[in-house]
Parts: sequence; structure tokens; C-alpha cells
Amino acid sequence: MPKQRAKGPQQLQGGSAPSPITLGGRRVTILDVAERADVSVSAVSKVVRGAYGVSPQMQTRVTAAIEELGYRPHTGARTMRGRSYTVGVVLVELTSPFQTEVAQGVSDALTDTPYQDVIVTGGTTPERQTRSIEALLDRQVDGLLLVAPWLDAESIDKFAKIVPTVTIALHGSPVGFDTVVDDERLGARLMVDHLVANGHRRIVHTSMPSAAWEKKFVLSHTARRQGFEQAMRGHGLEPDIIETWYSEQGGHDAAMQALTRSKPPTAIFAGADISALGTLRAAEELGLQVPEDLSVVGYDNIYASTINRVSLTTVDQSGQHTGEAAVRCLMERIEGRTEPKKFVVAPELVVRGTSGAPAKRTKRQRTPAAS
Amino acid sequence: MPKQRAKGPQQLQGGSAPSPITLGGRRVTILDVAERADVSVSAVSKVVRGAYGVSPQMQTRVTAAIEELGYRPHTGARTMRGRSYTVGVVLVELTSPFQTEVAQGVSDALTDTPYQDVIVTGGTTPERQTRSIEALLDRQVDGLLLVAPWLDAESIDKFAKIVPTVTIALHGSPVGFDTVVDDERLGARLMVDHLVANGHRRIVHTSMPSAAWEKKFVLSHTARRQGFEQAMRGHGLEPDIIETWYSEQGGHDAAMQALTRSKPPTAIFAGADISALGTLRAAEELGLQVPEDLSVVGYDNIYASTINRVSLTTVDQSGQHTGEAAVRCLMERIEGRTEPKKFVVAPELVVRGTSGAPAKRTKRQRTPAAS
DNA sequence: GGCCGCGTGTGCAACGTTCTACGAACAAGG
DNA sequence: CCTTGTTCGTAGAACGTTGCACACGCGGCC
Repeated sequence: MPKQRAKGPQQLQGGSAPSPITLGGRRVTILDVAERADVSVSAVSKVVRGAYGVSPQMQTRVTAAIEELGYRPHTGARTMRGRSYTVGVVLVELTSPFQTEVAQGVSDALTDTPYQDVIVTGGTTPERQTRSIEALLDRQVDGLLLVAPWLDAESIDKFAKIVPTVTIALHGSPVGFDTVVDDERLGARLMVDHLVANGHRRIVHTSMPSAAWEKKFVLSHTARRQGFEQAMRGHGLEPDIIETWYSEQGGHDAAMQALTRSKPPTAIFAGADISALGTLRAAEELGLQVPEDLSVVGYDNIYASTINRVSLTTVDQSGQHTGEAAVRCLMERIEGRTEPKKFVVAPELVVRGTSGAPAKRTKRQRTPAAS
Repeated sequence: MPKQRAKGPQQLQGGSAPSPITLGGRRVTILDVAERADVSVSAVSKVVRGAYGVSPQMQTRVTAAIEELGYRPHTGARTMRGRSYTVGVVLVELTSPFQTEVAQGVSDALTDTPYQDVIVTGGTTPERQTRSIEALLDRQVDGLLLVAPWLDAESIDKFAKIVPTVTIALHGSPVGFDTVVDDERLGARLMVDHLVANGHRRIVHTSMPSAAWEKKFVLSHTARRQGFEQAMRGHGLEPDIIETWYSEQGGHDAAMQALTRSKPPTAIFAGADISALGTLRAAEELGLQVPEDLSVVGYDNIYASTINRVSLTTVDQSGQHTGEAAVRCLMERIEGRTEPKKFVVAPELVVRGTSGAPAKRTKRQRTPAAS
């Protein structure tokens, strides 16, 4: 048995003891456990951490005392010398379905480890993101999981120097940290292929402006747009992009712009489901039948897209798997790995009711009435 | 100036100093600041905490040093003697739109305070809830915000003894903690009134079973069901309830059960929007027009309900306001209040396209074809 | 002038844990 | 019997902060 190799730290979060003896309302400390088991504090610490050099007798003795007293380590005190057993997850907003799914995946992947995840929101500005991350750093998290961070690579590298870091949905070649991404260029290609196979030629992609700091790394929307461009050129088609914002209103506005042209598209590929919903509203307002007059597709497979009445064709990226992969990367980093890793999750095309072949019409005509 | 009254603790989370001097990669400590400002450690601590007994000169001097060095207090160390400036928020799941909205409200309300919110998920079992709360307690949170906790009153009281606690969406009369609730009995009544005013008499409410521990306190679904019963009786109608689960499938199943009766209802009041969506699917499968053949309404006003193609009549409860109110309660408790408080947020009826008058028919007939 | 009180600043003992360094006990090999 | 090694257990110094207890200096009042 190699000497330095420690066993995994003992699980200490699995519910409290049946009837913990309270010591005058005071929290039970490692000292109380040591007294009860009649061993040294260090010994208890060893057992708790699953460190090397404890006999089976010691193990059982201390464990019994811990159970009896309902001892739980004080995380604050722990952070002063060792770990906090806490992983910080930074999401942009709680309202993003993909991001919360990722967080759920993280949570699930962490349940069998001694680590606990805590979630904070970071918003869409570098300032707020920085603020949130620093708050986590103040709390001495052992790892950082940044989901779609609105932050330049230098800033992320700075944080990654302090604590193991994994980013999610940030496309690029990492140096000091790991990345887990959905292959959004592939996803965009799958969708373009689907539309082209259905006979579409005039396809508009609605996107949003890239942030100034997106250089070495790009966020999802930029990756999707690039994938769209590549795929269209691959089919010998000229990419046609309208930039608004990933929102219902943004999708509506972009669609209005596209559909009131003299030569409107037969398909609109919204960069996100949320804007595809706005696109559907625009189509309805213009009296266009979907998918007969216009195919509308999105990306993300949010819950609303699955609803019977919506039934949006989209691309699914498993947030669950993404979160799990991110946790694996992070654990490896916490264990000591330093060379960067890049994990790619495969997206999947989900064909539903809003896409189809464009209607064959001998003469171009529009009838904006007839609800 | 009263002696014991401390000023509010100084804000220390607002972004780092422009160019923090790093001391060999080590974190800047209060000692470094003290040396730099040539004062005692205690003095720096006083300034940081905004404690009583600092002269303006001291204030500016120390603040300058803090800025120059980019000092940030170590939360772990802080918890050993004082506060962690952390508020723990326990949600059931990240996928619940109302709960994430509450969390967002909490986050917003906390931005101008020195407190930081961290979110964890607690699931729908007492065991997991306990586990999550204990993880937060290990991290010495200064306050606990429990959103729809699946936990009996005794357990919550136990935690409330350790740390200031506010529950959200838990109906009852609290003793050791505060509650913030949406008036769900009123919300249910508003909806019943709306349906009855439209001429409905046969109204089915779809709910879910109450948990065994719901005695002194009840969760939202139970409060809604009670509100439904009261409102129906108020109109001289017999309450008709089907219990499945708050989910798309649950709503579908309940609707199928109700609609295949010999005397089916003219309106289904789903206890939650999510199940109303399943109800809509069931209606479609049976070839029923909504709202002509069947009115379908929900509760929660989730995002999907707002979509043009769904347009579900529902009840809105502002998660944002709820979160803000909860933070106010919690801050008061942290400041020392001990008598329990109960805050009630008013719900609002949102009439959309899925509710209307039942079709007048001389003879009862069903035509389940004709899409 | 001595005393009190007040306003400021400081010294230092906690707080609960980790982990290095070391000691004790014991076994095996020369 | 001494040395060497291995295994198990312990002592005790950190870690960064808080806040009590106290010291100091300065006016004002008897």
C-alpha cells in the first residue's frame, strides 16, 4: 500500500445521528468527539478525513463517537487549513432552462461525494460575474464551475490560478482551466442539413451580437452562428443572419424584419428556442401558417418547446450530461491534474411540428387574413 | 449618537481594487492591511465591520490600505467568531419557475447588503431537505430561506433555533420562524369566481396528495385545494377534486379521468400550470376545443403559459415580491427580532385564452374527430 | 490637583479544524 | 543486543478573524 495515498474522505453529510446529544446548545466539536472516544483530536481528524494511518479499532471507535454525538465538521474552521468541500456554481440567471439543468446535473453528480454545490447568479456583465465569483472565493470554494461566463479569458485564468476551474458552454482552447461544451457548430449544422433536406434554400439565422471580449473564447450564440455560416456555405448557400437578442421580443423583431422583405425566407433558424417562440408569434401576426408557409426552428430544447401546442423543432443538448462531465473534470483537477482538458457533448436534432417542406407555389402571394 | 448602535457593516463585495498588490500569490489578510496602514489588526477589523469607535482619519486610512491591497475578508475565518454574511436558500428543484423567481428576488434584494445568497436544492423528501439544510448549517449561514420545504414544523423549528429562518410558501402560524406566503386560498377563490361568472357549474380541481407531515403547516397545493373547496361551497357547488401529481403527465391523467365520465366537467382548474399543460394535451387528444368545449385554467403563471400558442388563464403570484419580503423578514430576524411574523402576498388573476363560457348545447354530444 | 467619563486605539485570547513532525511500540534482520 | 523500518497515535502550531478588556490621552468638574 503506497504511503502517501489517502483513502477517500469519509462521507459526513448523510443525515444526522438518530439522537444527537446536545451539549448545552453548543455545536458538537471535534474536541467533544475526541473526549468521548478517549483519543486525540488529531486521531478524530484523521478518521473524518479518511487519512492514512488509522487502525480498524480506532476507526470504529471514533465513528461510534461521531454517531453518538451527531458531530458535523465546521466548514469555516476547515477552510482555515484544509478544504471547504464546497463547489461554487455560477449561472447567468436562474431563468435559463439549460443552465439550471446543468446545475441539476452537477448536484446529482456530487451527491455521492463529500462535496456540496452552492449556486449563485452572475448576470451578463463582467462586473457582476466578477463580484459573484469573488464572493465564492471569499468562501473558499474548492472548485469553480462557470456556466456561460460573461468574462474574458484573462479574468477566468486569474481565478483558475486560485482555485480549480471548469467552464461550461465556453468555446475555445483553455490553458489554465477545463471546458465542457456542447458541439454547437455540429448542432447548427444538423439543423441546417435538416432544413436543406426539406428543400429550404432561403434560411435566416437570428442571433445576438458577440461581446467585445469574445476573442480567444466565444459563447454559445457565437459558436452557433459560426456553425450556421459554415453549414450554409457547405451547401453552397449564402448565410443570412439577423442580430437582435435571445429573447421572445428579440425573436419577434428579427422575424418581422426578415418576413417583410421583398424576398422573405422560407425558414427561420432561431439561435435559441426562446426567440423561436417570438418568431412563431410574428408568423401568426402575419397570418403565416407554420410549417406550411414558414418553418421555424430553434436551439436548446427548453421545456416550452416540448409542449404539445408549441411542438418546436430544435436541437437538444443534455444539460444533465454536461453538468456531470464538468464535475468529473473538476474532481480530477482537485485531485491534482493540471493539463487542460476539453470535453465535448454531442447535440441531438429533435424534429417536431414547426419544420417541414416549403409550400410549392407557382406564384408568390401572401394572404395575411384568415386567422 | 447612541453608543451601542453600530453603523451598518461596510460593503466589501463591490468588485476588487483596480490593481491589487499580490503578496507572492498569498491571499491578502487583515494583517497585511494593518501593516500597510500602520495600525492594529483590531482597528482594521473595526473599520471593516463598521463597528463603533473609529475616527474619520482611521476610517480613511484603513479604507485606503484596503483598496490598495485589494483586501477581502476570509469568510471561513469570519465564521469562527462572527458572521459569515451568507444567506442560504433552499429550493425544491431548479426547474420550478416560481421558486427560481423567488430566488432571483432574494438575490436582487441582497445586492445592496453585505450578504451573499447561495442556493442549494433540497428535493421533495424530508431526508434530502434535512441534508441540504445541514450542509448550509455546516457552512455557518447567517440566515435560512426555505422555499416550500418538505419538512414538518418540528424539524423547521429545530433549525430555526440555530439560525434565523424564514419559510416561503408554507401556510400556517409560525412560532420560531417567519413565513411569507402567497394568499393561495384567495387565488383559488379568484379563479373559481372567474369560472362561475362565466357560467361554469361543473368544475374539477386537479391536485396532489398532501404529505403526511402537513398538519400544522400545509404546502401550496393543499392551500389551493382548500381554497377551491371553500370557494365552491361559497357558490353552493360541490367541490370535485382529482388527485394525481403536479406534472404534465399528472395533469393529463387527471383530465382523462375527469373527461371520460358520463357527466364530464365544463372546466378544469389545474392546481398548477404545469399540469394544466397536460390537461390541454388531453383535451386535444379527445378532440375538445378549448375554451369552447372545455375551459382549462392553472395556477403559477409559468413562462410557458404566457406563450402565444398556449395563452393559459392562470393566477400569478409574484415570486420577485415574495423573495424581497422574505429577505426583509430575515434581515429583521438577524437584527434580533424574535416574535414571529407572517407576510402575505396578494395573487392576481390573469385571464387569457383558455377560459370562456361553456358552449350552450341543447343536447349533450361529443364529436371527437375533426382536428 | 485628583477624579471621572468619554472617545479611540490596541493586545490578545479565543474559534474548530488540519497536518507536520515526532514519539512509542513492535517486528524483523544482522 | 543493536539497528532499522513500519505502523499507529499524539502534540501543537498554524490558519484569519472577532471582540472583550484594557490603556491612553484629554477635558471638565468638583
